[in-house]
Amino acid sequence: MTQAYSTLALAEPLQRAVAEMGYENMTPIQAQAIPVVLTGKDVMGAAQTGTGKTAAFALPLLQRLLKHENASASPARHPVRALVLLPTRELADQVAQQIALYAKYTRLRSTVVFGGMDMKPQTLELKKGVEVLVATPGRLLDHIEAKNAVLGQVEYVVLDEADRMLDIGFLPDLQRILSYLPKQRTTLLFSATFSPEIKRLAGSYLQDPITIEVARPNETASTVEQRFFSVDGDDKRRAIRKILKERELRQAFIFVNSKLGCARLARALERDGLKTAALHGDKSQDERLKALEAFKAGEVDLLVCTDVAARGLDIKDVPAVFNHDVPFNAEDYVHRIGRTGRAGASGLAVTLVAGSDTRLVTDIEKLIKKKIELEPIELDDERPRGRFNDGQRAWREESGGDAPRAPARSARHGGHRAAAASRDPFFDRPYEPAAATSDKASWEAMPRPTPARGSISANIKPRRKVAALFKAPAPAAQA
DNA sequence: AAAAAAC
Repeated sequence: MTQAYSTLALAEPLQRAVAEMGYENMTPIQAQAIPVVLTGKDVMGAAQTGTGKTAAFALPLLQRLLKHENASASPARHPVRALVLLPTRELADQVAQQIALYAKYTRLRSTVVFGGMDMKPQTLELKKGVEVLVATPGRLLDHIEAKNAVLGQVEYVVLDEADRMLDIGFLPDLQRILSYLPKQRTTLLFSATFSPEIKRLAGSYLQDPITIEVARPNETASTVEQRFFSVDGDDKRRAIRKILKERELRQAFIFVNSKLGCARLARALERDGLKTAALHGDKSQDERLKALEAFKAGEVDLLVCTDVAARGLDIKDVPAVFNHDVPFNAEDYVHRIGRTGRAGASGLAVTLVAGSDTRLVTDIEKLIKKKIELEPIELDDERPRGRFNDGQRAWREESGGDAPRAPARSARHGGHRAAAASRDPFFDRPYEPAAATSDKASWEAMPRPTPARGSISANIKPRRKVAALFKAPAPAAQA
């Protein structure tokens, strides 16, 4: 049943690269798609997240470029022969790196262009000539218009995350790009999700295509445990903290629906003492790449992100994904939770459902064709930090300055950042009023309390009573 | 109800 790469008729340089990367057996999508792509036919491919779609199109693509090397009698020495389009910059970067590794022992050149970065180095690479160009749509159009990229010799175009590339937000750019390509070409579409409408639309871009479906489209990976909890407002953050602790999760993606919500949640979790980075489209590209690298390197535990990170990102061993907000599109749910449970690993996906989200949950249920059980969640008691912080913010907005600082933590605890930075469970700290921070640097420099011996729940008051306390304005708000 | 992708 399982088929080894070595049984494929791939050129020696490709075989060598694959072997060096430690690949032995193909995944189902690879075993099915590679022979078909090798024929040069158009393909629409659907397979669950985390099952190796990039290799499924990239390896046979490179093979064809190698084998039909002299097919196009071109004046340029290295015309762009294959174009790979993706919906986010990080994904373009990732796929380009992967393709470069596969092509390492061949003479084929590849590069990537995306926005948020200087045009010049990209232009230089393009002028040198590349056979394989990986890109996001906006920046590619810039390069086309500047005549840096000439696409008249393209033989293959790949739309990765094809349903996203064909949706209304991307379609105009995509159509313009396609108008620069020869009509006679191979088109490859890959995604984990295809709605019936997008499938129909996709059909109009393909000629006599072969459809490859490994399992049902929109199916979630069986390696991901999916849980849905009923929880509202600030309790969501407490729920996240509780589950992180309970399940001893080392790291997690936390998805939110808006950029502002992303920045706010990241800040709040940071104040809770969790090592957090935020990733969304309003950040500079430098910050975006740094956030992702810090997460990959394990320097941050939580990556709070918008749907910019929902698709395709392949980070090894992410143990959990939280949906702090239920996504607006059910397809995005499938992609978000696909950041965990990859390559056969197990993963946990927790979705926090507010009262008004029931319709969105029904949409997800219909799409993934699985019954969803909405569970209650018992929250450990803890002083409502979120409310306190709201008070801080209110104070800042009113006065145009920062709220007064809480007394130095080191004075009360003798703690130090070094202690907090050791990998003791950061969840077991007693409640501390969050100090207002004027900037990142002073926050970083602030001494941290040592982890407490007892648990948060040692000091329990019934939740309702605590809530009642806050019917009166929070103390900090009156400063 | 949003995000993403160009400056």
